[in-house]
Amino acid sequence: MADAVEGLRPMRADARNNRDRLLAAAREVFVEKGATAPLDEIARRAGTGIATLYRRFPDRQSLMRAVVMDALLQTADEARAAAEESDPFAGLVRYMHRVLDLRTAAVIPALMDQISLEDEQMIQARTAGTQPLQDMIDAAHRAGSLRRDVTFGDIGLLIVRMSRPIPGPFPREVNDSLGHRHLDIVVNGLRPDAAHRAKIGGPALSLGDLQEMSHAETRKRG
Amino acid sequence: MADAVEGLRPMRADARNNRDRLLAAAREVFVEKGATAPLDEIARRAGTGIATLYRRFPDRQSLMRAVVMDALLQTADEARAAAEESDPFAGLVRYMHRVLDLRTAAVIPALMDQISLEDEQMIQARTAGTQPLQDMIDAAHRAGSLRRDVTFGDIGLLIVRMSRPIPGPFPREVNDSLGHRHLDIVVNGLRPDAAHRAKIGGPALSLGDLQEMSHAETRKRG
DNA sequence: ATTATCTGGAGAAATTTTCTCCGGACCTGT
DNA sequence: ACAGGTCCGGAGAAAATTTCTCCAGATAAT
Repeated sequence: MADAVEGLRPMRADARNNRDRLLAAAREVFVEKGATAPLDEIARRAGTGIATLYRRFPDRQSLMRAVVMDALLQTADEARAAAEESDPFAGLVRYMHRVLDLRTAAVIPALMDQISLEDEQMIQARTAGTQPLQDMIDAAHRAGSLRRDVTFGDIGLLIVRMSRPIPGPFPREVNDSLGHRHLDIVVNGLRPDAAHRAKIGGPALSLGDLQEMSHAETRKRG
Repeated sequence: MADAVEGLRPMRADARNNRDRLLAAAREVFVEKGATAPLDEIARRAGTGIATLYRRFPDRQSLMRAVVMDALLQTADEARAAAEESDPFAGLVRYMHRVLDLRTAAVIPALMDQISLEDEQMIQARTAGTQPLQDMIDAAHRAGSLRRDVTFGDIGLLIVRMSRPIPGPFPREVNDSLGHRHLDIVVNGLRPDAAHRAKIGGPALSLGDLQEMSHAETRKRG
């Protein structure tokens, strides 16, 4: 959760712990319900009282800002690490799967038009992530392992699409597993040729599986 | 909007027109804001008063049901039409792009766990769409034009992923265009080999474009 | 052990959303 | 063109949801 403490003196251990839980819960809830999700659900999921949330983040704005900053920093870490790989396409793929797990690519767009990304701190956090990613893309283009007509925006937004949970009857673990599986398919489509065709991971879903799930959901409610 | 009139005697022209506008607006709003979107926004976007909405659809449930039924029927029409094509993979691609335009694949999952899909009428509407799609997939598998490990669930859920608008600073037309572009990439990934590689359509987005857009959005609010 | 710091939940206040009522407008028949 | 029934829109009361504060008690650090 990075160590972005705001105060000057070190926080007490329990306070720090609660802050981290709140940020993690907020990321999940914002991803699932959008930027207007009720704050008390975030507190509940973090296992704290609502007052603890308000104490740490005086208003919604400040919570959203912290969530985005946290997400940007984690994403930047992954980008830097992935850029170390010798094969740039492999680095790209690793980056995409990791970011999918972090859900940073789902939460950032969800909050993006609610907060300003223009101050110094934000710009720096953004650049820290975008630069290594752009470098990997350029390198993959040069190496001929990435389709020339695939751009930075495509990579970024495809991760967003794979990251957002599909609403409906899917349990969270199924949703996650499908995200990676579909990312595998996308990755395949990013290749300029068939030479590197990879296996698509995770369990596949048949028509029957889908129907069974939606039926189970109906029964649960009924 | 199909001609699913519920009453026994034919509706008056203005009433019928308003009903159609409401259904179309509801589809858009539910896609953008989810199943709990305020109903008066739907009325506003349809250009009718809120009372007209309540008159036609006594409660949220009944509106959601009508939206889903409408979407299922339109989807089934597309599936049947696409299944006519001689090349099953081409049919699949056409189907996916058309469904993307209709936004049916975005609205159905959004409402899916709010309404029952189990009554006779719903089951029939569902089957009408799933059967031709399953047939196309099977035919493409036999023809060797679709990866063997890609299933019904993959196709359906990938359309859902491409259909949902990306939240953030993207104008609607950009969002739509990117949906088709990314679907092109996905389609490429569905191929078993490079023989049929297609061009990826629509304008690409660079890192600079993305930054400019989010900046413009910030300014608009600021 | 002491003390400064942190916690949780109850509940008042504010905001948002739902849903009804009815005067008046608008189609459709003749 | 007119009569008759059908349909419309918006105001606003009622209900539901969400925000945000207060403070007695619990907890961590020295």
